[in-house]
Amino acid sequence: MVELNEQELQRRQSLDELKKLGIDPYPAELFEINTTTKEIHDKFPEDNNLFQDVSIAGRIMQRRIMGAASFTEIQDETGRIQVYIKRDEVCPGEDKTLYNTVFKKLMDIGDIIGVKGYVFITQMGEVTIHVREFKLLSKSLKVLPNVKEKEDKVWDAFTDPEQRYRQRYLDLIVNPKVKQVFQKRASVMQSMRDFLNGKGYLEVETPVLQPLYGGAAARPFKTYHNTLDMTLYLRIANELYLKRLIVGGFDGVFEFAKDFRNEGMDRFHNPEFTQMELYVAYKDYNWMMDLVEEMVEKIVTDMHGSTKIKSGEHEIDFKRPWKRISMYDAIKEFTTIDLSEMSEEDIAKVAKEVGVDVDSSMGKGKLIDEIFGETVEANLIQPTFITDYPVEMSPLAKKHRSKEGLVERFEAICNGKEICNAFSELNDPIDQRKRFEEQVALGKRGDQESMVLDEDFLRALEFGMPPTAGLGIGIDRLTMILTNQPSIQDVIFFPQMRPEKKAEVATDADFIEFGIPEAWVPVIRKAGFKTVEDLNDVNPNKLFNEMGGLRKKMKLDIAMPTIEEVRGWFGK
RNA sequence: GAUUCCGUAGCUCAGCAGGUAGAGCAUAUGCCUUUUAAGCAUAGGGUCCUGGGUUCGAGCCCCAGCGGGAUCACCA
Repeated sequence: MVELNEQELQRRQSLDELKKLGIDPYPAELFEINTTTKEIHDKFPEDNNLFQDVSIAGRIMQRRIMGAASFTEIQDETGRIQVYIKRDEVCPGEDKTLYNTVFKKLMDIGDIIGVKGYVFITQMGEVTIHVREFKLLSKSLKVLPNVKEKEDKVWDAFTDPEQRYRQRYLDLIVNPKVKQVFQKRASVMQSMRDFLNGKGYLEVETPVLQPLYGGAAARPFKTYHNTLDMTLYLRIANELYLKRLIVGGFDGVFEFAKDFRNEGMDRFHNPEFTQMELYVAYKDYNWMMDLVEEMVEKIVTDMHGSTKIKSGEHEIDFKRPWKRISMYDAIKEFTTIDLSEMSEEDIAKVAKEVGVDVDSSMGKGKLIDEIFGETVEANLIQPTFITDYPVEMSPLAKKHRSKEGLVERFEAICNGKEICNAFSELNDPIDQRKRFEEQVALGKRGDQESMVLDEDFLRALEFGMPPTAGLGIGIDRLTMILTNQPSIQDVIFFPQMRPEKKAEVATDADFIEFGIPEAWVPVIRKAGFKTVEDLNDVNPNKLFNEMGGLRKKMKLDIAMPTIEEVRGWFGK
């Protein structure tokens, strides 16, 4: 039970009055819709004979009432349109209640209504629906943030990130551009799915709850299954399951997977995020680079009609082919240092020089990765493939066909961030076991993100997995770039946040139990008493005085209890 | 986790030497037959995030906490 503010109380009163007039503020039956605001705006100016019998619904976002005529703006999924309501038209007879009372007094910004009428253009030149009849479809009891906007100017924008993310519904109502971001996100996934289906790959689903977590270097969330009496982990990746399916004989499988990583949060990291992983048999990482280019280029073109997009102050062009450069060459290009022949010791020295915090848990691969992150990654704005990673940091990738100490792996970097990660998958079960064992050793050295050994996965490989190319592509990050959003929270509907703190509040019944007459409960709340304990701490005389003051202030028409009665409440 | 900034009306934000808490929009009431963020007039609306402290007196100063943003660290 939360205290209501003045405007919320007014709306509840309106609700009661509507019911008294026989109007159901939440009617059950459907309201037929035969067009959208967007369709009207698109087509009406071309052909004024259209839309002479529309039925449309939406949320009231703006009202301008002038005597016997009113202008209202309603908003549906596609946009807004002005609606003109004239008293004598919606109330043709003597009884003007529907207009004077129901529409003017009892309806508010935020209510959802359905209207029927015809489209015309006002003297001011605005496409408007002339209403023949209207119907309340849902009464709104809370006040919307009132954002005013005209063309590009916005007044009183609703921008507080906390409120926007916690109450995303509000954000979507008042910030139409937010809706577009999520529509684009859906189109990215749609476009990617179409592309993969077009190639004949099978969309599959694999477990989110896993007894062993694997396929990536990250700390997991841990949970527990009662019946099995065992620990389960929320997946950090689905890689090992998809490869089992390749062993099983599917030649191309993919999954849009929610993954969960128990790591820090910032504008690039949410504890749960979406990744598309793809595995294709009889291919290698060179082939996969071609596929990624082709796929992303298609997605961008589907979305923007061009391969170029704006991201922050940069323009990024996804047109094929993208630059391909090996990790060592990239580091050499940006630092002039050649790490390819250096020992772990020397590399650690270089790492310190470029500003990496080196500690004993870091192996050679990790050091190189850190140097790369420090010196190269942020400088890669145009899509670039970085290839051929050190074997130590890629325990699931196949050894390079010709370069000692490296694996056949690539990442695509764009706008200074990794957008995908792929390799020629390791299918040698003996080598895979050795790599896992090295990971276990790293874990003992203190690396909390090292991988664990998955015996069943090894058993699968021992039956034989075809040479396979694998890919993981981050949907959230890709969406951020393609929609030009600076934070991952802007491309996830409900980003993870701390729970909203709820003040301890006693119920009405608790107060009545205490002895407060029901009519006085709102007064007690108004006086700032949240719990019965708060009341116990107060001097009865002071409470009595406050009640009198508030009774006057709140203009309440209820009898004042005597001071003895008030004291009596505390006698128990 | 570290550093730093922020938290005032339904919304956006002011506020000062530490002295009765302000504006715009929204809301209510009255008037007005077509307005383009705002028709005119009047009115109501506040636990100034929470809890302590300093003070005659705290929205403001001090301490602690809660929530959020930004940057950094880890990770995608």
